Amino acid sequence: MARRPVPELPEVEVVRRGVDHWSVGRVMDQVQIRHPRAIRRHAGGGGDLVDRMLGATIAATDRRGKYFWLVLDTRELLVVHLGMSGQLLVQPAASTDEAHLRVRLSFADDGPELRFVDQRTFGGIFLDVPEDGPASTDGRPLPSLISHIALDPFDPLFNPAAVTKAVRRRSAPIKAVILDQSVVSGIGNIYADESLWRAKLNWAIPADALSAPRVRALLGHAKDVMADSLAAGGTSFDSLYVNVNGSSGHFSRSLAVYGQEGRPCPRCGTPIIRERFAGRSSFRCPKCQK
DNA sequence: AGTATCCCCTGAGCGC
DNA sequence: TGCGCTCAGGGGATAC
Repeated sequence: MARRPVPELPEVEVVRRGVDHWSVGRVMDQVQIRHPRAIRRHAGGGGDLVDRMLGATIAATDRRGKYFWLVLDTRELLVVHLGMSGQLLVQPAASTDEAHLRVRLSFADDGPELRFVDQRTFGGIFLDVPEDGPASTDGRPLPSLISHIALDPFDPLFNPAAVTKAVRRRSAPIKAVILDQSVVSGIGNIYADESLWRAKLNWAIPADALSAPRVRALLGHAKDVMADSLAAGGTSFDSLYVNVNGSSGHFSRSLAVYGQEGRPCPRCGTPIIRERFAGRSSFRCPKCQK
């Protein structure tokens, strides 16, 4: 089985759409917690989580960056982060449990379950209340625990000029800044490298050494590269993932630099190099991104 | 307050 | 065959 890349914004959005399609309007009548680590961010613990979810109807879904959530008719929000290896699967109630099933949500209609499956348990779900006050965007409820997460480039309220300013106030390497979810959300290691390649920028350049137009262009590339992935249906799910129409999702990836060490740069043919940065791999073209 | 570092976790891949 | 090491990395916590 091919390794699934870590879910970033496009993959999370694909999951949100699938979950929205399958679960809005349905009433939860069973919640089974199979691994405590999956709900570690729920303040009240497992019993409280179950008590508050039972009988609730899923009214809507929303997303910011790599977090998404189900809006319940109780006004509470069931927040999901897929972490490194998480999936939220839509599965027939009778189907065999996955090896890494962490939480099962069953519905009163006995239709398909939502299953939170996560091999490495970096992901999780928790119930939260909407943040009060002006930080809520456009009247859309925002979970209080993720109020520190910045708008992502697809949010109608995303302001490229303001984010450009915020980026240019930082002295850290540009890659660290666009990975910082409190500056701009949704970008992970893969799309950071792809965006920097499109913008012809070296990841190590201090953010405050870049002109505003360069930063603005980089943010545009980040949105473009994620939009391309979204159009292709996301890139993170292998044949185990059952998506919106019940068919398996398997998406071909066309990445210019990420994971392409030694292969020719699609722009100039120079072999792509891999470097270590903050304990992670970074890929770049040594000629295009000096 | 911004920045750097550590830690959480499991399974694949690889050298010996 | 098996053992131990490295790697994958989001993001919260912590120290400076």
